[in-house]
Amino acid sequence: MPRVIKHPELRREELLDHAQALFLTHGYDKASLNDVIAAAGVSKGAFYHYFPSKEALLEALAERFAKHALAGVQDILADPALDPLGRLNALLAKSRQAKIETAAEAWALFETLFRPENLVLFHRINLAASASISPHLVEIIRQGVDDGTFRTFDPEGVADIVMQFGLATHDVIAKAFASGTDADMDIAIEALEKRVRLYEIALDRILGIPDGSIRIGEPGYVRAVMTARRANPSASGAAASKKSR
Amino acid sequence: MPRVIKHPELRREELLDHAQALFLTHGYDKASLNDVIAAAGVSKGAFYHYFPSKEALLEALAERFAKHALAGVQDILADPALDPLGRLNALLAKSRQAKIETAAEAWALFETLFRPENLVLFHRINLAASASISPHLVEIIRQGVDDGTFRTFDPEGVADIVMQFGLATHDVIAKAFASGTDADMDIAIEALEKRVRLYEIALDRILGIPDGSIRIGEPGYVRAVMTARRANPSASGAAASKKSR
DNA sequence: CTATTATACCGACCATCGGTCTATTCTCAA
DNA sequence: TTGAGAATAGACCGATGGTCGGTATAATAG
Repeated sequence: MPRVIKHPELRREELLDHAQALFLTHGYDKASLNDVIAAAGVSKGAFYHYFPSKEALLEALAERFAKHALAGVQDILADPALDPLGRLNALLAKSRQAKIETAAEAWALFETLFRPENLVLFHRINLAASASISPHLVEIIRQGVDDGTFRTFDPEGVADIVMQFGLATHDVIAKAFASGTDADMDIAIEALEKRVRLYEIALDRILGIPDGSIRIGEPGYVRAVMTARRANPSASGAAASKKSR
Repeated sequence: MPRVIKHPELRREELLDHAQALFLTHGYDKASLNDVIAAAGVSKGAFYHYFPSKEALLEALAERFAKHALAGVQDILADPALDPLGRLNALLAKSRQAKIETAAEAWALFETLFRPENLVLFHRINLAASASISPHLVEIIRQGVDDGTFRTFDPEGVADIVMQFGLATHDVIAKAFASGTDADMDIAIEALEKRVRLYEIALDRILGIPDGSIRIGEPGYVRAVMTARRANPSASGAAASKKSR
């Protein structure tokens, strides 16, 4: 193979891009390192120059997702015009939106992320996102408890429950996505929408505030995001060669 | 090796036993098939006579856990003396107890199940248990909604949240278990106990019933189970040979 | 008590995996 | 111009999950 030298950061991002595409389409376990380097058009030596292991690749991928998920959160935290409830709502909306949209950079990715074999990857992403967002969430809840807006004895616990909701939806969507037909898509969307409503109310009640106080996203939000993505599948990245496995 | 022929069901159970011990001590990924068959004193051919793949072994293991978790639930469902709340409490207590005690058949198993590398195994078990218990949970909640005891528009969603709680505890415990010292153990137990209290109240509020109505286990229950196990480590199963890896 | 078939089991073998290592080529500062 | 180090290639390695042809035992029939 001819030797091509690129800017290190570019190459690293390229590797991450191809890894993301392959992990999402085949799952972390089934997508082999050889597949990744083949897709990226790079030798093994080059790969191990950038990453110490395949596991590290997964980690880096999760971090990249998390970093994206955290973007913009600072503004919300600093906004003096927001009370605890407003701040919580804004953070939740931001977090959920960032997670969905990051994961759904292309429709194909979004669809495959919810396949059962991607549970590990999804969990990693969720964990990484939680790690970066959770402390802020705890702080906001604590503020709300202090000024009497919220009513709970365990802010960390509530934050965990909130972050957990993302994971809970995985099975719901995975099930409905199973066949991939339009009808099943509709079912999936409805189920997810309903589930979001329940999470909002659950959170309201856990925090001891009136039903409807928490708004993760407007009704129809899930459908809007998902159908928009579907209409515009955009670039899916690597043209992974078909294999029989 | 001399050929030993055993009753098929016995051999299958034996394989599951050794797989359970090894998966829990080394994690699903790190415990190789060769380790399992070596521990069971069986050839590769024999193993593949009983299971189509290593993955199937994990599946079968999860099912066995789930089956155990479901034991006794029938009595609760049939008991005419219980109202929806009582039934829900009984089922929750049963479910959680069964899960903890099944997983904790020996202290060592309990401790290792919460190691990060066992997340997949834990998730499988949780999923399998959910699949068998969840329908009953939904039915009970629905009964409660019908007779006005509970207040929710999405019984399946609530059931999912309930089953999700088990998964949420994994990270909490895993973190505190990290070092393995007595002090960290105490922290883990306290954290878990506090978390259980929160889940109870969260469930109360989600269902629109007074705080304290739901009882997953008495205060001190977690500590009782865990310290009891510790004092009596019992049989850990296969004497897996040390390896450096 | 044989003969036959079905089942339980063995272990050598295989492709592939993640990972290592040495050699080569490129870049760029001195 | 040169030399050090970064970037890349690809042959190679042990281990892994899985396959396959064969063998021993159990079950059944005659």
